[in-house]
Amino acid sequence: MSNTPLTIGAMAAHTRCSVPTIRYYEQIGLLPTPGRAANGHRYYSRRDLTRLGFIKRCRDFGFPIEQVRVLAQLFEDGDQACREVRDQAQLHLDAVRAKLADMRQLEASLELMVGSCDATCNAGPTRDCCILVDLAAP
Amino acid sequence: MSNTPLTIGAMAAHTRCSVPTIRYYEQIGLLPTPGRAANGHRYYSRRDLTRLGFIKRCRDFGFPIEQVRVLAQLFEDGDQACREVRDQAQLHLDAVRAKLADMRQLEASLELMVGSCDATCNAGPTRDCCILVDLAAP
DNA sequence: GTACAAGCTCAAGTCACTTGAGGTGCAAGC
DNA sequence: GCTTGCACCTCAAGTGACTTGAGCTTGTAC
Repeated sequence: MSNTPLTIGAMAAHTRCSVPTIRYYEQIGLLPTPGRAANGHRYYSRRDLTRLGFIKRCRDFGFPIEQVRVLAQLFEDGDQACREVRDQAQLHLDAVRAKLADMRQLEASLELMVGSCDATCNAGPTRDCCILVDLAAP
Repeated sequence: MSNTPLTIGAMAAHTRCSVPTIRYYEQIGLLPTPGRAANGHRYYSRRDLTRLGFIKRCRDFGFPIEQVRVLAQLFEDGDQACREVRDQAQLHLDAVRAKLADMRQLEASLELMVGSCDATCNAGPTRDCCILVDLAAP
């Protein structure tokens, strides 16, 4: 557990973020401005690594950047109310569920389309294709 | 069933596309360049209306623009093989299913997070919040 | 000495639009 | 005659979350 500063490449390797993504997070203020070596290269602390790892996990869970910003803040200041965290998670869960409902509907419709085409179209011309008829409906 | 040309506003009203969206579709070549009245206003034929309606339905079903382009082509040329249409729909269905699988996973994880927080965190400080612990895990 | 990897900056591209600024044309009401 | 309001116009920039590309420097290995 050394305290040696990390290069941007090492940060990327540890978190499975891409190097441009890390620079992007810095640009939008999600990561603090890092120190620079004499040659201009960024260097990062363990603390930066922890924060980036946290951000990456949040993103993997689909939290949008602005929510990640809030969560990272709550993560670094341990004295806030846990309730805030729960609420952000709940908010995101609601959004995910709403999208899920839409997509289930979509899946059913598409399934029906493909199924009907297989059952009735008999490899005919597009003018008779039931999928196109369906898509052209008012 | 008149043949009077339609204004862009009428097209928008009939299809529930927005006016800027129609101009956008023209710009990317999804809609043909319309005629112009003396005052510079676009005017559209019934055929244009049908095409836009078709495009709108495709978009509502979540087909990406490039697939809509293909489908619209197949729709207007009735002599192509129906199989092409079916394959596009199947392709899209596969994409939807893949995303659905991801989102179901996501829902389960978030559900678990929120549930655990409700059960164990007891409105404590963020430093003890099980959601943050989870999000910080490596 | 030179090839290669890793770093740097800045700009533009992705997707499918939306939003905003600023302007014209035309009919109705005062 | 004037103004209000609407529908239309163009062009540019903004959205989210990056990715990609061009063109540069620096450091290390052979």
